[in-house]
Amino acid sequence: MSEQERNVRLQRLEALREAGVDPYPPRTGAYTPIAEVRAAHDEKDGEQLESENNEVAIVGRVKSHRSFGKLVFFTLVESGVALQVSARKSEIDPEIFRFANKKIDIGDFVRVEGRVWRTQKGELSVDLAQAQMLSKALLPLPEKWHGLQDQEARYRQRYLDLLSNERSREIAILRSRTISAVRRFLDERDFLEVETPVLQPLYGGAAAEPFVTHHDKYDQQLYLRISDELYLKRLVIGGLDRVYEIAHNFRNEGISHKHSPEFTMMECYQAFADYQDMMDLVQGMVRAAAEAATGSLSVKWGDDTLELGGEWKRVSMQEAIVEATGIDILEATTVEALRAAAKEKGIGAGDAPTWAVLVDDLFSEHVEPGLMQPTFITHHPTELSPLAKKSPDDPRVVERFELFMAGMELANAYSELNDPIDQRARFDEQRVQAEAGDDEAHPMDEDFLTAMEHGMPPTGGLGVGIDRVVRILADAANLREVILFPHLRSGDS
RNA sequence: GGGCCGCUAGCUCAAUGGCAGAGCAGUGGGCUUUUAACCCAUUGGUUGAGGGUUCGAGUCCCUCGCGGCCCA
Repeated sequence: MSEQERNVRLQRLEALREAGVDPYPPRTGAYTPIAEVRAAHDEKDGEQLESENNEVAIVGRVKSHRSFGKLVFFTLVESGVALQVSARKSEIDPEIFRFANKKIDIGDFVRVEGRVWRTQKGELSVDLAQAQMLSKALLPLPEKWHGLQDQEARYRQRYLDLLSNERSREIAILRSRTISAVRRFLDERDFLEVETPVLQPLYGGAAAEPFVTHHDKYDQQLYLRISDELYLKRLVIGGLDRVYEIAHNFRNEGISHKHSPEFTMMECYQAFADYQDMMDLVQGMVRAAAEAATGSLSVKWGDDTLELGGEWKRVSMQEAIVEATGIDILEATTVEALRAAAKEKGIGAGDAPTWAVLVDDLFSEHVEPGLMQPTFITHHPTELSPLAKKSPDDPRVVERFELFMAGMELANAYSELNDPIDQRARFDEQRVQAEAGDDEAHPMDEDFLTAMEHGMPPTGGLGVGIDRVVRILADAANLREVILFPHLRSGDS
């Protein structure tokens, strides 16, 4: 790395110190946000500004710098809004002009006082009378035309990406607005936001492999949560009838355009509700998020447009798989029978160890990619859903839905299983599946069963993949684009 | 995990196997209306790492690292 420019800047830093100026002062001093300055004066012409003689103080980061010898222009950016500063040698103290002309580098933070005016070219500007360094930058920012293009650098040094690529800044803001909207939506419906353990003695609530860690003082093996489901249900059992958490979960698996090992999931639970109520809830929630983030219920997704208005389609998993493949998963109810049925249709069945995994594979491969517009897939096989209540019409399937959009699963919801006898039986079945080779089978959780035996109300539960919702609302090609600091391999070499 | 592509100055990018370059940024000089300012001059390189082939490798071969795209 070139030390040249850094050394120049270090020399300027030292020069400031020698002149008795702190290059990193503790206080900024009074200032008016640039957005307010612009709002107040953008519409005024030069004559009006001249007559009003408005004195302002602004702060910001130096984005560009142009010197004409006796006249200097530079641009300050603060909170994403830019304003030009001019400095005229004939008008101000020579030392102050020298500071503006020679001491300021691109990337520095400065405070400027002066009059608001318009230049000959009509650019609203602050004509500098006083200036102070607020923070000296030692390293240069990316090039001004093309910004930071290198994908890897954009992820590893996201601060540079945010500074030089407007789109990255927009996505960060869009993500924040999305999460605020979700929180507001639930708060308005009397859900209580809670926090539950990230470090769990036993993982559960989803089908996934966990990260394993260790607490030294207690000599205890712990897992980073794959879900907060079982803790939120304990809270419902404890009388907190409506709870939610916007949680970071961790799954020890590969990375793709739709998977990240660390991701954000909103889970909420509502006593005395069921999966149908959760459909209404998630529909409203995603719409609220879309309105807040994009201002519209028609969301651009690549060459498609996702229509979030109207009633979203509802199809059972059985129907969806029949439609896509001709295979009836409720006719072929063993892994052997299902594999044979697939073979008959000329469809590869892979090496799925169990019927449940094979159903999941068939769905993921043949149905999911085609689910572009918002669609609820309902009534999953019971074996795939150990925490969901069985359907009263057919105990082979459960009261569950997953919401799909843009070929991705966005949400998952159940009428939560609250029968502790059945729950124990389901965990036992999971053990059988684990022994059959399913690495993602749900572990037995005695502590959770004890909680349920004390009495759990009928409950609707919902989980929403926040990163994926943001990705859709941002029309982003990759999940990493909507995660500020995505997981990468270590970069030292 | 597999296939393909990429990694060259702080940034964006060039360079038939034959002297490693440009623009921006930086430095010095000029310039009182620019906003991708302009003009003159100029600094800056372990070409991702390590081997190999060759008179000669950024370029060809091998191994590895990191990233991207596609597939599983």
